[in-house]
Amino acid sequence: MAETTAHGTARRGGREQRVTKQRLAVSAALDRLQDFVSTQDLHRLLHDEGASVSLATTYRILQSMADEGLVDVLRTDDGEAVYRRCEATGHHHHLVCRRCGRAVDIEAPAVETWASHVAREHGYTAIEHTVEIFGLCPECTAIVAREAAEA
Amino acid sequence: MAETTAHGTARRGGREQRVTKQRLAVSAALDRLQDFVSTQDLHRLLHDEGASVSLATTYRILQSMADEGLVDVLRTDDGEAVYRRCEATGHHHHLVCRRCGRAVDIEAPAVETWASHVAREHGYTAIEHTVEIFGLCPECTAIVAREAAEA
DNA sequence: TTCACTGCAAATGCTTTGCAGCGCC
DNA sequence: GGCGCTGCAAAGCATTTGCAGTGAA
Repeated sequence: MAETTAHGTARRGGREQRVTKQRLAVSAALDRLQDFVSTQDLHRLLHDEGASVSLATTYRILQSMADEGLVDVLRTDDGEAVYRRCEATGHHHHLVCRRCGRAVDIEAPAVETWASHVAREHGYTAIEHTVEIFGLCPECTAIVAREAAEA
Repeated sequence: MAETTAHGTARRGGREQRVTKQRLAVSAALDRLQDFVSTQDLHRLLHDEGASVSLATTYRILQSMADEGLVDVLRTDDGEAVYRRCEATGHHHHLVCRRCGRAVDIEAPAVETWASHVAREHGYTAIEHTVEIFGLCPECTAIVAREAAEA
C-alpha cells in the first residue's frame, strides 16, 4: 500500500509529500522519544517546547506517517491510538510499559507461524494478528514499588 | 477483582447485582450471538427486536459484565469496544472474522509462556498480553470472493 | 504560480454521567 | 420501602473535516 524511499521521505500513490516544519517537528519528537505517545500527548509536548503545530495537524501527520509505515500504531486499553517510531522496519511486536509507554521491539517467528497455522486450520483467510505484551518497565516497577511502600 | 457465583449471577465487592429484564435481554442476545458486537450494534439489535433497553443502559450492562468477567472485550482497529460471551472461561485468545465478527476461542499455552519469558528477560513486571488473530471466516471469504468476481 | 499543508473551529461518533422515576429484592 | 437500575438528555473526549490562508517546490 505505502512505499518508503531510502531516505525516509515517503510518497503515497505518486502524490507528493511536502517537507514542512510541522512534519519535521513531529518526526524529530518521535525520534527523540523511545515511547509510545498519544496524539494529544505529542501535541502537548511539541507545544510546550515552543514548536508551532496545531492539534489537527498533529493528528494528520501522525496518521499519514502510520499509513506510510513510518511509525507503529497501537491502541491503549481505552481505545486511544498511540504512535512510536521503531528500529525494526518489518512486521514485529512490542513489549510496552503501561505506565510510561517505553517499548522494546520483539520478533517472534514462532508466533507468526503459529498464528497462520491456527487460522488456516479454522478456514480463515486474509490473516493478520496482533501480539502485544504489556507490563511495567524496570524503572516504573521500582517507582510503583516505592509508592506502595510509602502508602 | 470480580467474583462470579455458580449460576452466572455475579456480585462485585459485596454489592448486589439485580436481575432486570434489560440485563436478561442483553445476556440472552449475547448467548444467541457467537460474534463480537459493539455496544451500538447490540443496542440496535435489541431495539429492532422490540426489547426496551436504552443505549446508555446497554453500555452500563456490557461494561459491568466485562468487569465481572462474564464477557470478553476486544478493541476494533478504530478503537471501538466489542463484546462477546465465550465458552472458554479462563484466559484465552480469539480468531476473529473482521467482517462479521464471528470468533473462535483459541488456547495457546506456548504463547503464554513465551510472553512471560520475553517480558521477564527485559525486566518487565506485572505482565499482561493480548494476542488476537483477525481474518475472514470461511463464509465471509466466499462472499468476498463472489463480490470480487462480480466486479 | 500551484496545490499540498496548516490552523481554527465546528462537527462527528463513541462513551459517560447527572438526575428523577421505576421496580427488584 | 430501600436502593440499585433505567431512561433521557446533556456532557466529555478523542478524532475528523470544511474552509480560507500560507508556504514548499
